[in-house]
Amino acid sequence: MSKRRISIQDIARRAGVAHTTVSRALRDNPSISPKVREEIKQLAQEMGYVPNGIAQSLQNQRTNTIGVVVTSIADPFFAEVVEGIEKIAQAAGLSVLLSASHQDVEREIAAINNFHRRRVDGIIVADSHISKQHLQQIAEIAVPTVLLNSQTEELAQFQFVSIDNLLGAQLAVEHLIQLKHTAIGYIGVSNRTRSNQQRLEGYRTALIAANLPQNSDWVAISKAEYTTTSDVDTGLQMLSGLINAGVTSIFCYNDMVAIGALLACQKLSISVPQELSLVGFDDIALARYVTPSLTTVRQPMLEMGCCAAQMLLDLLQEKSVENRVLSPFLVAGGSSRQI
Amino acid sequence: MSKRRISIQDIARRAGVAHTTVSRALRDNPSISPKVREEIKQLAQEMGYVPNGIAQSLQNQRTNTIGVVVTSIADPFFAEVVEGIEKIAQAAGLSVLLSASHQDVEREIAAINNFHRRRVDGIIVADSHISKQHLQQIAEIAVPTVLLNSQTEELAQFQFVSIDNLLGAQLAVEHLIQLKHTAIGYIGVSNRTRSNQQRLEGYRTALIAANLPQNSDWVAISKAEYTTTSDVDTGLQMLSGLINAGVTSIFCYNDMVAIGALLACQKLSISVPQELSLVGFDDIALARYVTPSLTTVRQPMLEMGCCAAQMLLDLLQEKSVENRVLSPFLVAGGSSRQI
DNA sequence: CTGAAAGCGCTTACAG
DNA sequence: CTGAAAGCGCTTACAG
Repeated sequence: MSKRRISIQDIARRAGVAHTTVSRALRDNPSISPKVREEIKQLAQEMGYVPNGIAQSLQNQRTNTIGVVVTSIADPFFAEVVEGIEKIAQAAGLSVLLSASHQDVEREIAAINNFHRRRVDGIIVADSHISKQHLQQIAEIAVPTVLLNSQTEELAQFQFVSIDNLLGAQLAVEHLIQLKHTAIGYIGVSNRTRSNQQRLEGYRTALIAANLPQNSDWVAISKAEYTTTSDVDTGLQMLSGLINAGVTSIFCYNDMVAIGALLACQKLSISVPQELSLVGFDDIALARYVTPSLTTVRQPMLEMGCCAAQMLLDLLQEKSVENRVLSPFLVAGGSSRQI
Repeated sequence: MSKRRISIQDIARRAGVAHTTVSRALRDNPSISPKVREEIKQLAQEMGYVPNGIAQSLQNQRTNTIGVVVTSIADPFFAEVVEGIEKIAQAAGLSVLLSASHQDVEREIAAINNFHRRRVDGIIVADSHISKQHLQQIAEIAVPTVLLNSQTEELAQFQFVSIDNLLGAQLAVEHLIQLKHTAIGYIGVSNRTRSNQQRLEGYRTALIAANLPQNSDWVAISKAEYTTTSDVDTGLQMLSGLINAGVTSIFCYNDMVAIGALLACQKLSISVPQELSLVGFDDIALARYVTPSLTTVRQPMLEMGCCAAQMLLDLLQEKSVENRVLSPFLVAGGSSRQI
């Protein structure tokens, strides 16, 4: 906080009143006479008074702050989510403390505990990897919490907003089926257990519903650790295996994986969509700018952030809150075509 | 802060000591006997005590928090910058309050004032648009502040880290000159006054140094307002004008503009780099994934964030701090080739 | 080695 | 309409 700042005490001395009167005047308490009130406000202005929010927080038992944990800030998905959260929070007069977990449970917990110490009013955790044992620990902090696309089974104690991964995967695969593809592959990532599992399940469900064959060689799940480029690498590395197994189209866990696959195709001179159709997931900005643009399943990232923030606001006002499972939809791009 | 949490008072009562003893024990004050200290720590643990950071902040006159203002969180450039800032801050035990200004001076100022109220220990402002009159006002808050790629002339009172735009532009244009281009255009954006001006100047300097012609029809500066897609739109819209004016290559204000230009080329069936060479600026992840990949001038975004955060840390420890002007460098991609 | 006191800067019943 | 008191939860000289 650097050098000493002026306080209501300082103003009180100059005005010849009690500091408590200053406090009331500044907060427009009607019991203070208009004359005194104006004088004090004037004085406060002149003296460059800025209320100490920390002292107010201590007294009011409210910090007007929410804590947000994401896997990575630079990840385009989370960047958009945070943008949405901040927008709603700012409009409601709340500030956002932001922390990155880098998919490390320990760091995720550390961030949450840090928020707890700082007495944030609420917490949003995106892509949470907290395991059951830890959940116990976290539950004790009793701060309103909203999970966004949680990677763990939501225990009843937390609110959540998430995307319908099963539906999304089905939309993707059904799209390929409509385009007459019968040899459809899936490239996934194991480090996002739950959503990967759900998308894989949606993939299988769609194939079964269409009476199409499944082949274990058509499914590749990367075991790579999460980094900024790991998903692209996954696409790059897994592509040839599926091609060799004879697929004519691939549903990818997300757009970054799809872009990796696309890059691999360029290297191998496989033309997309002529020789191979590709479908991604997320609809990050990138998806529109690669060539060909990606067919993908859109998650409304900004809206999901807004929604999580709004749920948290409602929780803070003790309104009743309903969990939300948002429906994704298909965005047709240039990376898929009829066989 | 929701329900009442346990305090050192609660622990003190249970332990039969003064709360001040609890405070000391918990902070490993050597004057407390080992026995008592352990008992208290044990008790605190059992009771699930979590120190109230707000109260500590008030007492210590230090919040261990820094405030960060960026134009937009979802912008890939700032997302990386914030990632770097958060990384350094987290390692130093500081938390990050994040706010988006959307290039609105009023919101930028509001964010800074909000940080002031909250008594952050330091502030980082990226892409600041504060005008001189406002600077006055901001200067009064007397919080250690670091500007990152400021769009206003730095007054001596603030520390800063920035990129050498002049050099970057020269590198870009010299690259095109080396490739035998003689009709070289520039597409810029007016809403980032200073960096646009500097890049334009670097462009001109390079042309003059090489004795190449300049043509006012070869330079297009968009007046669009800043949005998530405005830079891409700029590239999209400005391209044809320059093509008609006969350029064989274009240096773009940044990668998003270059990608817009690239998309326009695709629409107009102009092949890049065969018929037109394109050079961007920034080297955002996107640049590597479009086709062809972009030749661009790399700003080390992550490092710039880290650097700004480190400078702020040094300021907080009252170390002497030197402003930094980082040098960008050319990254050759597939979007440029010899004429 | 431990406690009582003062104080960080505010807010809000409670008196007058 | 205004002030003195108490308190939010902590820390740290100052006594003992």
